[in-house]
Amino acid sequence: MAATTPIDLLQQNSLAMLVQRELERRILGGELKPGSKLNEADLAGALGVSRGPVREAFRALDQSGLVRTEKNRGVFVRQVSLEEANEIYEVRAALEGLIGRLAARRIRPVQVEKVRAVVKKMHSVGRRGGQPGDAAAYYPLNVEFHELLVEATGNRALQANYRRIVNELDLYRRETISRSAENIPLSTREHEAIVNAVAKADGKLAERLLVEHVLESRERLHRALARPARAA
Amino acid sequence: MAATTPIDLLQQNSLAMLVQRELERRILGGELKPGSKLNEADLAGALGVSRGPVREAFRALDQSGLVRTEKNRGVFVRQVSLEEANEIYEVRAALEGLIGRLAARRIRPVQVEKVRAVVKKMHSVGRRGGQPGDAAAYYPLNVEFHELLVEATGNRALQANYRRIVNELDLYRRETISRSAENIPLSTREHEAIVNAVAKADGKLAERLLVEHVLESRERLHRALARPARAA
DNA sequence: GGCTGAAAGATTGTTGACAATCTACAATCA
DNA sequence: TGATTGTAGATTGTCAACAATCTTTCAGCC
Repeated sequence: MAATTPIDLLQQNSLAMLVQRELERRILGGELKPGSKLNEADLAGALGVSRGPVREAFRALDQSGLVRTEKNRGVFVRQVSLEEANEIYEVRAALEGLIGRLAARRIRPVQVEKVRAVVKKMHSVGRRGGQPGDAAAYYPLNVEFHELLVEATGNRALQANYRRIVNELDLYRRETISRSAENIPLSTREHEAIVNAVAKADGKLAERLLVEHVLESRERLHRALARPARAA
Repeated sequence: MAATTPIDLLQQNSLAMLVQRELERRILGGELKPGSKLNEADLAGALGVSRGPVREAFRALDQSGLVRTEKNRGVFVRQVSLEEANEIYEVRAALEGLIGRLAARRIRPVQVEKVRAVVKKMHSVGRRGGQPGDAAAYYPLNVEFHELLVEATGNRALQANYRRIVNELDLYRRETISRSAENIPLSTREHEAIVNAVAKADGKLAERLLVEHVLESRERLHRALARPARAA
């Protein structure tokens, strides 16, 4: 991403921050599943550090909503219930609306091209037509699509809040993934309409489309989770 | 607030959490000013704990945006620039819009009465008419007004995000308070219109009024800060 | 006089040990 | 047999000491 010299890479990263990022990666990557317990000593040993940095990382992750801490009991990967997910989706919809409005106003041409490239890749995945595993290939593209848009707003407070929200929703998705087997319909057409609205600086339209897109995504996810697990 | 027995009060609070809350109180209360350095050993000594819990509290406060950490240099109370404040205000406006819409839909009569009581108190402060120190009395009422509304939404994710945002804006206000001497015009009439819209379950109106209210508040704050410091 | 650089002091980063608490299991009693 | 109490092991909470880094001071030099 940013051109970080090796010098400040070692200078700006404490062990606690490294541990925090590693745990974040493992949680969002599905390696650590919601509800599972994180043992301080085990983790410290596995990562080759002492318990201090691990505990500091826990505090940060707790604050960012990725883990839940019970005193004298331990910390656990956070479980997001359907009810909570719906509440989070309400907030996300509001933020996405703002993203649409601001991105349409401030996005630069080179950024528009990047978004279009992602949408194009989505097309090639979608064209294969509902094969198993498509959603697995589609999902990172979807994340990148929205990530590019929020970056285009240039609003760092919005970026921070948006990412936290999305991470929490990813937790909900992770928790229920086995039942649904990622059998979620794609929504490439919606993405195309959104990028078009943003590209022509139509903030009102981009806002409306993004809000609808999020609410549609929520419904798609809920329907997928309501379905019985796909027969392998 | 909630009826917490003394038993789980001692059971659920680690020293780190206590330190975190205490620091939060001092920062938001203005006791610790933006930019000031927080010395681990000094704080630990003053609070009667060791450095471990203090460091853990620092990590949580960093994640919640109240302090900024520089490796091997220390942690500092976060300074929010005018530019950042504007970005945060954009997010807050979006959240307040959502708060208006949801509160109008879900608020209960007893909650409406509480909000009206706060507005009434605001009136009695405003009636004194621009005396020095009025803003100091008015400010906590304003906080309570918005707090009651966000609670009325029943959306915990929204509450968490809203509070974080408001805390960050409070940092901006704290940082510039000496120059403005809290000489900020009140906006009781806007509050009254908002509570009326919420009470009659007009979500659309409540949303619009709250968004406008936030943007107005921002302008009022900026104008107050642009004024030269009030002659004592 | 002002700059360079080394040494001393202060502060943060990390670790390992000790204390407090919880969990699991076995022994005891109704 | 079932419930309960007590004990042993495991885990978390807290602390104090050590290592690494930064800041300040001051002597030496141009």
